[in-house]
Amino acid sequence: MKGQRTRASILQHAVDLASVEGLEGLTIGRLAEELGMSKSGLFAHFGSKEELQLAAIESAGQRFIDTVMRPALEAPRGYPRLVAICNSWLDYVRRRVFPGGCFFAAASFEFDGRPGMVRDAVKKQMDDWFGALERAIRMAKDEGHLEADVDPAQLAFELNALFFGANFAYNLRHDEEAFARARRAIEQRLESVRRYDVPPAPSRRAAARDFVD
Amino acid sequence: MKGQRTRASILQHAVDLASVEGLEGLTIGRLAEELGMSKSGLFAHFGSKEELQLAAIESAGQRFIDTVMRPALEAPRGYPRLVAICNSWLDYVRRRVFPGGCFFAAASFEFDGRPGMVRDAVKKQMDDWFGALERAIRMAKDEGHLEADVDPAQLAFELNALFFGANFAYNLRHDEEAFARARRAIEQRLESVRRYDVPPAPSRRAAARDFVD
DNA sequence: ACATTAAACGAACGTTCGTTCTATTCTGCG
DNA sequence: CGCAGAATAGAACGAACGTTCGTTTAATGT
Repeated sequence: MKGQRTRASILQHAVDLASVEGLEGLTIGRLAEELGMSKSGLFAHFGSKEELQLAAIESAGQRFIDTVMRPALEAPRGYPRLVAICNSWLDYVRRRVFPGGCFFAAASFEFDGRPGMVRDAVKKQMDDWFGALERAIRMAKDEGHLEADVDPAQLAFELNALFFGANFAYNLRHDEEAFARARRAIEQRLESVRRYDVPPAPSRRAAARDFVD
Repeated sequence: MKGQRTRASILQHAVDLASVEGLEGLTIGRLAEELGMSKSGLFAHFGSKEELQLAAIESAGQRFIDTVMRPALEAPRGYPRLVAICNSWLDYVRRRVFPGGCFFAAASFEFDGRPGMVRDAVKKQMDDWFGALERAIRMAKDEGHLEADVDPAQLAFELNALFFGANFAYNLRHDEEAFARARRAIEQRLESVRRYDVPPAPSRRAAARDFVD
């Protein structure tokens, strides 16, 4: 019972720390010190560093779903939801949901060249993320909000690239315009494949209004 | 004299190793072992790990210039050169100029959340890279190859995002279509701001022909 | 309240980290 | 050839790493 609670609070800190120092730079000693507990006591919750890393990835994934995807999924399916996901993603970096920037962008570039279970777990999270993104795009097509010849995988690739690009420009280069640039690019890209002659549906808004701050 | 040579060969290995393990995961003991020399002998060339990291960044920057920028700068200035840079960049990842993918993408995401000289050095490399990219875009504008209202910083942001996105998709997700996707997106983006009524210049080619494999 | 189980501790393990010495070997120049 | 100086090796340092152990504290169920 109590173990569950401490484990959860350990993971919260672990995820925050890893987003700054990296999953490999995440160290048991430092984590224990910051939490005011012993190395061995903390260690017992996981059994190995790798298990801690895997649990941290899982926890970060949950936080991402809660703070980025869940709110965006409340927007009506189709074009509005797709735009909501984009805005939600950019906001998630600006709001510093992870103090070191996007946890998964960092983890991806840290483990993209090494084998192992950690790398596999990171890859799975990204596959899931792309799956969700492509699903939102496909829905927008099905709703008749996007041109029929749109390739969901292609568009998801481009949107994700712009997200990561914004994360990079904001965190490393301290480019305050990073989000404005990303939003501009995303809006232009989405508008280029948007259908306005929605077959049976009524509701429609001015394009730029979707991209609120 | 001899020191210069060994130092250079150390840095070659260091850069390769760091592109896989990260600049922090780059360890003096392992590097020395792989090179068949003693830790202390290797260490003496740099004086500290941070100096080794800084030298590795410098060396990686030189390799990038030699293998990516220099060849592309032989294309005629303007639109062709801009396209050449894009193709050269994508090729640089596919050819595995750095065995762990783009050295600077990895370093950027590793150090984007920490202070220090290493982070500053990475940032400087990226600033230089963006400077070169924006310069190529501005030249294309000056040559009358791009619309006059093109914002070089905005376009550079988008191109870089697509580059990093391709690097990510290829190395982590093993997406064989990553380069095709990036090229498609880049071509579409560049075509959208391309001018065909070049004022005084004669030479012109079919758009898609620039994007050769 | 007490017995049982879970949770956290503190000390120590062997290893590797970056770093500092001193001693030895090699190299290039007069 | 010989000698100065550079280059490398080797041993050792304290600190931190992940991990294991036996013990003590705290929570739980009855």
